[in-house]
Amino acid sequence: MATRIQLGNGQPARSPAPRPRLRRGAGRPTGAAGEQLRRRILEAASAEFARSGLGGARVERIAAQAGANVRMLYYYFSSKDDLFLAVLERAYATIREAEKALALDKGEPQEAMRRLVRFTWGYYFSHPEFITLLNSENLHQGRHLERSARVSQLHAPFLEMIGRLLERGARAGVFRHDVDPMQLYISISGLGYFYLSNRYTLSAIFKRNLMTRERCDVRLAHIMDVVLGYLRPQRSSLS
Amino acid sequence: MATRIQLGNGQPARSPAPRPRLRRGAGRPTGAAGEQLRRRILEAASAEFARSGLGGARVERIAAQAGANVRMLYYYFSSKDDLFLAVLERAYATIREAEKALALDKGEPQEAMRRLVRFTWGYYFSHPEFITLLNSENLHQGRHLERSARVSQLHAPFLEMIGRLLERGARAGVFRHDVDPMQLYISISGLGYFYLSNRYTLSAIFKRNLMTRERCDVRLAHIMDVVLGYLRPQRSSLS
Amino acid sequence: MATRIQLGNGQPARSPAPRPRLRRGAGRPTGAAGEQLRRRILEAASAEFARSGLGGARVERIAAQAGANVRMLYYYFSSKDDLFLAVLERAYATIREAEKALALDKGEPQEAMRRLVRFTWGYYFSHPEFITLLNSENLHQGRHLERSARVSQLHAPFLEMIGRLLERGARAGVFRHDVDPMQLYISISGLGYFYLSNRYTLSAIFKRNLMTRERCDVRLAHIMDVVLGYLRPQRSSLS
Amino acid sequence: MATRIQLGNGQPARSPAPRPRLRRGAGRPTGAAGEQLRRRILEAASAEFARSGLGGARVERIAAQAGANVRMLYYYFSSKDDLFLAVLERAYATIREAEKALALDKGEPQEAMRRLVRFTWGYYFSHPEFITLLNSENLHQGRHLERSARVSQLHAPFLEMIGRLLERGARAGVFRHDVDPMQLYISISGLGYFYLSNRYTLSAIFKRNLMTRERCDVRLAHIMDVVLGYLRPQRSSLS
DNA sequence: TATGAATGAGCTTTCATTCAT
DNA sequence: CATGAATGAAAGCTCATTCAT
Repeated sequence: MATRIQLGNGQPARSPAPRPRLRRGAGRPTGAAGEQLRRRILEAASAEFARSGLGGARVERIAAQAGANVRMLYYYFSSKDDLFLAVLERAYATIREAEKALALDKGEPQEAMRRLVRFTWGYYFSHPEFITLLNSENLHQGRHLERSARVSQLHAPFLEMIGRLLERGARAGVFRHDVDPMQLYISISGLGYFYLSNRYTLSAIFKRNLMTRERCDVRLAHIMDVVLGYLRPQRSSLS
Repeated sequence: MATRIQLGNGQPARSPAPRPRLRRGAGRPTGAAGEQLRRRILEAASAEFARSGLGGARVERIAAQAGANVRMLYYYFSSKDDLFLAVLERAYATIREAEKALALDKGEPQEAMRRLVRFTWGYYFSHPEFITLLNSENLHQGRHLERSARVSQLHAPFLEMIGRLLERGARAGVFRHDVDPMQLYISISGLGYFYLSNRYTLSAIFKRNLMTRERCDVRLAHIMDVVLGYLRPQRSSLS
Repeated sequence: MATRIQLGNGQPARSPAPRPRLRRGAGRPTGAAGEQLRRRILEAASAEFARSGLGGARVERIAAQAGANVRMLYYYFSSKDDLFLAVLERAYATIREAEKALALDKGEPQEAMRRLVRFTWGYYFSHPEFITLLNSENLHQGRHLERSARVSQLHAPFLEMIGRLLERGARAGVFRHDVDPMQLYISISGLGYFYLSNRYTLSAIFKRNLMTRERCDVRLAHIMDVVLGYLRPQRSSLS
Repeated sequence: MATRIQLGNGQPARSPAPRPRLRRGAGRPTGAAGEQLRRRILEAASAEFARSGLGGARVERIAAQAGANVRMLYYYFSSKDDLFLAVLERAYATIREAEKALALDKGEPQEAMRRLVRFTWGYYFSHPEFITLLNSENLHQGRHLERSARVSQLHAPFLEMIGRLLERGARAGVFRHDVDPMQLYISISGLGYFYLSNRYTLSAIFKRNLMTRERCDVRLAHIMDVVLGYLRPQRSSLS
């Protein structure tokens, strides 16, 4: 414990011969204590990225929020970008997991569809960080997600589930026959996402606060109307 | 040598966040030559903000792109934030101006509605910078738009125009009666905006490129179906 | 001059869409004041790189030594590597310039050769920073120099000059005929360079300080012997 | 939580530079398994120091390369500097050991000298890491070697061996009489070392790749010419 | 003998903005 | 109207080293 003088002749990684970065294998610690810190960092990052976007997020704030050293952030995740991807993957996994509980294969088709619409709106509503995360990723042209194998695997079964619901409804005569599951899901999402994501600009241009409890209920009702109205079997061709 | 406190941590963030000064109305009267440079800066800024967001945009790149000196940027616009607001205002003015040409008060209601839907999709499609701009402003919680008197004035007549169209259609028996103009407009926008804004994440999770010519046409047709399907007069209550 | 709070929503260059670095055109200021600071930085960098190598050099030390802000270093030279290259180029230009004054085309061939040998040793002796610079560049596998067009242009005339001297001597019967100018120059250099560059390790293993005035003179005399001994016309083949 | 002063600015630098502690002799006695790991670390370090220099080398990379934990590196060698010294010592021991096999005391003097020249060139040629190691140590002003008792012991017998060879040759009338063994050895080394150590800068300034098989052979022949040319008994004084 | 987790200092580079001319 | 020079603060990331087990 004596006073010690260190030379520590550091020299940043730029200069020497090009050598592969020592990637920590995406940082997989085994100890339980480590796992806990890793998760805290992930959660803090999620909040920070949501609040400020990828570029605006500060690694130091993330570390502080997680009660960790900045260095540890790089110990578990190798870079800010990798951390962002981890956050994204977790976010997608969470929502898709929650959707499984909807049991769309059960119950009356119209009622199941209402569950889906309500859930989707509700999820965006109570997870604004998910919206900001996606917007960030899109600003960056999907740069991170395109490296992720995990994420796309989550969605095939999800679309199939919606497809089965649409078929059930069509067979029961309550849904029209020509509906594409992906298009429908994008519509259900978009109807809520846009309202919530653009809450500030919409509130500004329409000069009213769109986020009051009442107006949000109105919005959900409207979305419900749009989706189910659209799904009604057609009497005659429209478009 | 004035005392200066810098936070330099950008982004909306912390609640008592000190707002950047938006010294509006400092619009210097400029000669014709100056006016031209001013516009070049505005255009360069538009592109840069669109590409990189507010935080990611670099004043130096904007100046370089405009063939100007960074100092000039500060001469015409007093700060990066003011410049961003100017860009935003111009973007809103442009789209609302274009919408006037739709003449929604004329022609068959359903056809007029189709024009609106088609235009809205087309505008987002061919002005991706508008989308990025709005996303940025929303990430920053509408901080800039909040100060703008100009923008909200643009939208009252616009909603009225849609309202008149809905009434015409309802009276003609081709539209349902319970439609709120703002909700409808938000829906029309959202159906296209979400698809285009989230093109990268959606393409990644659904493992297909959503931006091919064909898929975009499919999307527009779907939106058309949704909007007009929803507007069909109801036989029975749905929700 | 009031207290001012700035948000300055900075966001480092990493995140956004890949855009070309705004290279300042290798930084060419026109003002005289700027040119002066630029030179001071170059000189400070030369000393620092010499002392510590490329990797060990600290930009902050360079800036401080030059009486400048670190930021200015990046204003004039765009990166540490570019600065290193500038230093290298200047170093080569300086030695080659000095060599021109040797007037090898004049005087007796043996005497001219002695001038060259003496100069080369003397230059390395009194410019140890040149040695360290070259060693650094070689440690980095010539990464910087290979981007330089300027440097190689300096050397063609130099080799020609030596070639002419060798011919003169051969014709006069005092030099052997089979000498390659480049090989000879590398030998003249190496005989001095190695002694001076490796002064510490050689002193350590031979347990004597090789850098005393006397020993340095002895070394120069030895080199002279080796070079001129080698150049003596052959009576019979040797190798 | 001891008070700790870190300079962290590496490199030889400032004169009163606090020397890194070189706690020698802490050589832990280790079992056979441990000895093996120790050697693997030493070899990995040798490669890493050679590739990147002392400052550019990364302990983590060394450990990874050795298939060991960073902590183990500190267990066997107490610091990066100590490790570097160990590598240096091993390198010197290796080359001096190899030289013993030259049997310079046997055979015709000129032929023995040719063996020495050929060996020296060949060793540098096939051990580029030795060159980089020495350059690093010299950049650091021989800081490590200074402490080593082992190394200097290796060289006295080596110089004596060369001295005997020179005497043999002089007595036989094939070598001149005034040759200093150390100077000659430094010359033989320098003629090859400089060419190989500065391969990148020389290739750049002379615009040709000096490391082709053919050019290397040419260089060796040239060195041979220089050394034996110089050693030829003089007819008249030269310098 | 071995390992994962942790640390604090320091590195290069970048940024929005302003001064002096 | 226009420009080059200058600045302080901070950002992301990396380093050698040690603690706890």
